[in-house]
Amino acid sequence: MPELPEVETVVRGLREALPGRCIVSVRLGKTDFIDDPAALESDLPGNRITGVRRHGKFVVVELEARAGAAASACLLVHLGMTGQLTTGRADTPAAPHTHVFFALDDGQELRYTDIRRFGRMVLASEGLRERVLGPLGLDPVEAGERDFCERLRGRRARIKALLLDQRVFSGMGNIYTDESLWRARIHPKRIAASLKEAELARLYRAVGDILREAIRLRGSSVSDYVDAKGERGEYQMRHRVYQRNGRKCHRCGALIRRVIVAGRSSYFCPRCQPAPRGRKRVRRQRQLKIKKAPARMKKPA
DNA sequence: CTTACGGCCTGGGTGC
DNA sequence: TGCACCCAGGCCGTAA
Repeated sequence: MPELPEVETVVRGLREALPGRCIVSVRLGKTDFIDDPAALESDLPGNRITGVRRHGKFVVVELEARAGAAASACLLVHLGMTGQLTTGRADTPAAPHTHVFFALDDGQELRYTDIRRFGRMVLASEGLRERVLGPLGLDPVEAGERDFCERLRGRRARIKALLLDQRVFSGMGNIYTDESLWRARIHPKRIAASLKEAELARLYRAVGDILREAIRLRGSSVSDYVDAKGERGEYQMRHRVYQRNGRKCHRCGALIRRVIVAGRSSYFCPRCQPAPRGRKRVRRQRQLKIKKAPARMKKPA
């Protein structure tokens, strides 16, 4: 499951192979994850790659501005759950589920492999690029503490939902939100607005430290993830809660539990990350006594 | 507007 | 051996 550290690792690998290369030809297999497959085939050959960047969980392959073009285009790739971008010699056999082949001018080939095809690929003009990447939130690795906390303060949603929301922060997925919340000792169901300043600060530190450490270890390979050279990451060895249901908490020894939060499996330590106060009972009592809540002030338009 | 939730896409793994 | 089912992440529509 490529999240920020995995995508960052892929990008760093691609950066060693792609800049300066020219795309010679494009060959496509299944194309239902590509916005406009015909455009890839017709417009990409002849383009030179100038750089590779990460934006949230997107890989951005920068293309040289062509003569006469107002602005340079780029290839946006989202790896979804099982997407892989790898480079290697063009004459090596392709892995199963490889659906895009970009032949390069040095005999190498950039390939996109995706078992589930939950990924996305789009050749984007300046405007389209802005439409896709523009809504993405703060990069949690680059964010300062002030900006990070500002994004959460006062929000009434569960903290886990906000960490996963790519418009709030871009790059976090299920693994790193759970790991970060465990390290910060915050239950995934906590309402963001209920977090004390010390908890927000702890969360900021936890997120940054964990993502940086995961990048250092080249990401987590829990299922299919491999980097641009086809190698697995090592951060899965450091997971403290993710998919450790029923095993002992590294900090206190209590058994890790799994609950659904924000529609996602969420792993946490019930002792280190105390659940927020339930309100079911209170609400039921109130309903018996007070039939109707007082009408709220309605602001005139 | 904000938030919650269910459905959808696909196919590997699991359990019967 | 086969088969139904679950689940993954992102996105979208709907409802409160």
